[in-house]
Amino acid sequence: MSTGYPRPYGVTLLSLPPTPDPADWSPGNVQKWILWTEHQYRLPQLGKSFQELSGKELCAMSEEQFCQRSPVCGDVLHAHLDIWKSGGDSGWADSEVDSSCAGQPIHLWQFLKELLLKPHNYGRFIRWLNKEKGIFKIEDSAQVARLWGIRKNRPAMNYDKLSRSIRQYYKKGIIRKPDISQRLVYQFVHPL
DNA sequence: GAAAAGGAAATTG
DNA sequence: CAATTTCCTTTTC
Repeated sequence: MSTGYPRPYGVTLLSLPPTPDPADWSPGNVQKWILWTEHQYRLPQLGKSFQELSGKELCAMSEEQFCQRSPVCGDVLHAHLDIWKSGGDSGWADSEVDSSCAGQPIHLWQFLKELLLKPHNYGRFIRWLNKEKGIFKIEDSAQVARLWGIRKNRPAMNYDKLSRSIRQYYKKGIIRKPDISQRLVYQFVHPL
């Protein structure tokens, strides 16, 4: 029994936008979302930098455009908005987020799968080598680590630490190194 | 020189 | 308490 619609992982309660799809947000809804995100992740005050923008316009903005309006945390806001987008290249059929795991911090393996799901946005950072076998390659380790740090609110995240977390999955049987070990290439033990 | 591999301790929800 | 995060040493690309 939650708020009625699925929310991104790691999201707790407070003043949430009225609809789950940011494309439906009015300029007022956008402001609400910004205030809420500011609070959740202790971001510096955004002020009116995103005034008068509809959700549709917001969704059309690139990370660069976000940073133009907010040099300090535009990248963080942009990454968080992407969590709310359900559409995109091949959005998650909102069954992914059930109330049972709502509020729990997202797992690294889930995050990686999210990025892999949106090749249009993240294909330059991480991509499938063999989707059927669950083999993927991290093309830009620094960028993936940066996005992971944003998601977990860990500004000091880097690939050294992210990769250590991936290695913790070895004994758990979640991710492994492919048969022919290659740098920056990993494999999900249970694809699909 | 960056990446892989783990041990160990600290942190966080 | 589990899942990282942080830090670090050694080895392999």
